[in-house]
Amino acid sequence: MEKINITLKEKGIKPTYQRLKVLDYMSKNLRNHPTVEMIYEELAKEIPTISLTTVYNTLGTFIEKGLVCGVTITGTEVRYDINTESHHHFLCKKCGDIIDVDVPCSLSGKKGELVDGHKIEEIHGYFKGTCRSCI
Amino acid sequence: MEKINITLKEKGIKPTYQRLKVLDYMSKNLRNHPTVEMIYEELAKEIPTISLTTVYNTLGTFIEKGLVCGVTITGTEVRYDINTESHHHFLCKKCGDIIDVDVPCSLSGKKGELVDGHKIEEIHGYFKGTCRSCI
DNA sequence: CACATATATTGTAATAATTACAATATTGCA
DNA sequence: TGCAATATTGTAATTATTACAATATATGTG
Repeated sequence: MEKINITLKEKGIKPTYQRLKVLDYMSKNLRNHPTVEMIYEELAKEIPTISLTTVYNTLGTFIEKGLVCGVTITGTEVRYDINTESHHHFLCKKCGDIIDVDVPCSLSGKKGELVDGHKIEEIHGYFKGTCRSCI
Repeated sequence: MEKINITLKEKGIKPTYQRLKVLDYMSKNLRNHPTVEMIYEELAKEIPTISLTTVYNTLGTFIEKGLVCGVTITGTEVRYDINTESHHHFLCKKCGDIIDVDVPCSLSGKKGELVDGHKIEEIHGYFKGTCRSCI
């Protein structure tokens, strides 16, 4: 938990209790790609007064400071990912899980470069289908 | 317009006036990746009685039958694409435009195959950044 | 330590995209 | 033409997210 405190300070984010808890949750649920709702529900067990707005605000701050990133591939909600390295995802149409996949891909590693004259800041790749557990 | 009629029949979709018009719009706006709202606004000029629900229903049917596909990369709304061939996109953070990009990419051409044991049905890749016109 | 100021949290209300649903209209076939 | 199936429309409900104002907390200065 002290590690998380330090991470926040390093990024210039005031380490409040709520922020610590959100980042702690993200760190412990590396492969979850949770929604705001999932984080809120879980934290509310420990912090009954926490508000949904705070979770939104916190994640907004984290994204700004590059601590997490938003994954917008379901079409209905934003999922959050503490792994900010450019990597690819698999979205299961049956269970809704988002899973990291490790594919060598020429899309990777081009930040700052151009495609067709457009300046690249982020690179995203994902598959949709049926995940291993749902087949 | 007759061509569009035939396309609908081939796909087993009853070619109603509204559906013809939606598909016609999509065909004439190949590079737009429009929202439901954009399609609705435009068609409402010619068909004042058309309803937003019809546009949603129509696009839903088109997606089911493989006539168009949904592009869910902005995080706020679904954009529609009449190009159903697997290809990649560029989302401009300034103007919001979605532009097709032609990148050779190992993500392509793997439908039916597996990644990490997950069965692939769709492959998507996109960049975010500043488009050519906004630089 | 106390106070002032800035910043964060909370709760509620507003907005935006989408879906549900029931009434009406249209289509295609016997 | 008439009937059954399907499509369209309008409205209301739902879901995710944002706006905003009041309250609470944290930080820096004397």
